[in-house]
Amino acid sequence: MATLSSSYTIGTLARAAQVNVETIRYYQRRGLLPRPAVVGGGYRTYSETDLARLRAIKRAQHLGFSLEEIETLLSLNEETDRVKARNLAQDKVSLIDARIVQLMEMRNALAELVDCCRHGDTAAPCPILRALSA
Amino acid sequence: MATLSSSYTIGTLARAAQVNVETIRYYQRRGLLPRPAVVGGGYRTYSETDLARLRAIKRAQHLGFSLEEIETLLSLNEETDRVKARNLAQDKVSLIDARIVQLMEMRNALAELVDCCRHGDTAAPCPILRALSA
DNA sequence: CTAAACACCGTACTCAAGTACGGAGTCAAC
DNA sequence: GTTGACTCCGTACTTGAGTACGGTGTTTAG
Repeated sequence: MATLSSSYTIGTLARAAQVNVETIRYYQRRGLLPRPAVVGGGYRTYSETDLARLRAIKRAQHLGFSLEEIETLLSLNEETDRVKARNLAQDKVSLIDARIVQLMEMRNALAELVDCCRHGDTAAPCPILRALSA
Repeated sequence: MATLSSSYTIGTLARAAQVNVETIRYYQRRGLLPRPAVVGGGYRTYSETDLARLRAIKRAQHLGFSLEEIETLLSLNEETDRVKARNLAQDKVSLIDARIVQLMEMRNALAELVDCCRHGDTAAPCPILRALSA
């Protein structure tokens, strides 16, 4: 019943999507997830559609998209907006590439200092600290 | 006179270090940069030492350290704290490595979708959007 | 029938590294 | 001798993605 029930409270939806209840409310405030109509005593009822959307958000996050970008992505039409989606994705790839290059530069500079510290003159002052202040 | 003067106001120091005045004040509030004594009419006077420290902070930032870590690093002794400095640097290298791996996973997944979108059946629904919602 | 668990909502707080604002005092140039 | 640029300081705002809190109403299990 957990994964195939068609109706959720916010709590069961949160557990099903592996997300915090507050996160769902936050997405609603952002307009990323609809606030379903209240039924009966003032509780909102969620559907499989809401669960699917939460999962799509998580997948997009794992691909590196921000919530704002995800809002755009999820508003696109699968049939007619292929180019838009592809452009968004391609831009993101470029951005990630740039970030990777930057991180690799950091990493290499730092690793060299560590090496230098490990194999250099043990009596000399720390090469890492010297590199910072020189 | 710009780079070799030994006395600065906060504004000239900021220009010399290529940093915003507010950033200097922020570092002072954080305790990362000392607040020099006021002289004369209530203005603080900065020295080459302050400029050197600002530059060290920027270098450390470029290597990926946070201000909190930089505070620790800059409190270390070049002679006696080699091992501590090296451990901090090595930990940072590992962290950067992990982040790079994560970004490469994103990048590859995303690039594959883009490729799929570019060379796949142009009549079919967008593979990127389908990947999100499926 | 009542106590625990849950839901509702608005508001405020978190982290990091700043940036911006506002009011008051000071210094230099014309 | 005043205008404009600069400094002082505390406080508040920014971004992104949530998390936490507080008060009130509801549902469910025993």
